[in-house]
Amino acid sequence: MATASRTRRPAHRPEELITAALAVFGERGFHAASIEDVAARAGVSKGTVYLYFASKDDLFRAVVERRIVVLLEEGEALLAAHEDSASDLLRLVVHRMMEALHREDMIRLARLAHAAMPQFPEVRDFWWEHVVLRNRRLLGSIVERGIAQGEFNPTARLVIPRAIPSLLLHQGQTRSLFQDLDHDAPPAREIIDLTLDALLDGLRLSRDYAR
Amino acid sequence: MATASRTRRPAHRPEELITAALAVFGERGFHAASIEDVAARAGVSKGTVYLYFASKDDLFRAVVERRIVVLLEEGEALLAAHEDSASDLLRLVVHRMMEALHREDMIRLARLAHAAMPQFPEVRDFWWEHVVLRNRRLLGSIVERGIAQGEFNPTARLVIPRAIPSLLLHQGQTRSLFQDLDHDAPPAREIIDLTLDALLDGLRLSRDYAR
DNA sequence: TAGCATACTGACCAGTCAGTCATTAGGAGT
DNA sequence: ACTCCTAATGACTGACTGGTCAGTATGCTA
Repeated sequence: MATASRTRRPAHRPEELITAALAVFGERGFHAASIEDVAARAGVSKGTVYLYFASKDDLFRAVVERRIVVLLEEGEALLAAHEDSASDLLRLVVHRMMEALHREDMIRLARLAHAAMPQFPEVRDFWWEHVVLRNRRLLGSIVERGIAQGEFNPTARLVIPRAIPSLLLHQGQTRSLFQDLDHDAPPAREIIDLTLDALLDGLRLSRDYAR
Repeated sequence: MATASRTRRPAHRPEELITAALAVFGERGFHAASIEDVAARAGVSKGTVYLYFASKDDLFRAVVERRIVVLLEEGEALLAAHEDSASDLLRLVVHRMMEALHREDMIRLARLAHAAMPQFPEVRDFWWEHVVLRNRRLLGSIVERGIAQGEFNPTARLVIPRAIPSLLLHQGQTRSLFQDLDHDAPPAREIIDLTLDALLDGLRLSRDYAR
């Protein structure tokens, strides 16, 4: 009875293990998931996991870092490429974020990370720096452009960078958790668009004086 | 060596255990927290916990139910009592919700529940019915009143009941997780107020025609 | 094709914890 | 003071899992 082919592919293992870990942690939660589950999912034995990651914690940290960084780099590229009105750019960036957050594994990762942060200071620090702050900076840049062009009033500086991520992340969570119960839910895109329209309308420069 | 007074108080135990469990689960997370920790915190032995709750899961369910229901009953009372403009009532309710969500144990419970829902269908069903839906209904009633009085345009029906809870819950999470890193964060109240102002402004009936 | 570095394996260890149950003790009633 | 019901205890069990390591297989190199 030959073992189902014991291949050697050291270059691919870390990525395979991270993919498997994201799936297993996402399904079972960090604590409930066992390293053996992750190994099995990656088609590898338990010991192999410890060849590439120092501990279960270390593996988790790697999952968060490898899967989040990509998202943000993508978003920042848009800022540089776009020249139009800040409102349009904002809508574009929000849509991109929404799409990213609608991948079930991403929204689960966010959920996992939130739950884990109180227990894992390094994950928390990473999330703060590379998710929260980086996001705020991205949105902040767009707002500054909008203010300079006379599109937004100055309160947008406070509102946009904090409200938008909350809306997107929490809407994503609600959707992922209750999809099957929320029968007459309108498309996520519609909710986000209408909310963003209302917000932008309320933050227009003219509104400041109209009141 | 006498045991530190082995008192008998069957009437108070469940409540004491729920309080202890909320604290311990909140600090360590559901899986990492042991029943023995909870028992110790309540000044009781492990076996006693099983006198009142069938299992660890059951205890967790009880914590969620007992601590959340109270919040919502409080909120609904406001709706009945208030007669003024829908905008003012909305502001009032939002402030109350914000205060409730700023109690560290409440925001932790929300975090715990979110993390646990994929693994605990009963918690998920409870949360859907008694948190999400009930909240939407409450906010929905206010919106209807506002539309009837000519304060909001009809898109408010879609926007308010979904956007407000997301804003409040996620802002609360961010605050609780990153408080010590977010040095120049403005007061939570200011963020919420400005966002709500912008939203309501963008949802005013007149805006519908002004565009 | 023989030799060798090393990717990979899986049995094993040590620790943890949910849940049980035989025993102990508080205190109400008499 | 005695009885009795039952709240409370905590040692114990059985199952599980993170992490280790001695040994095995693979495939590159000469």
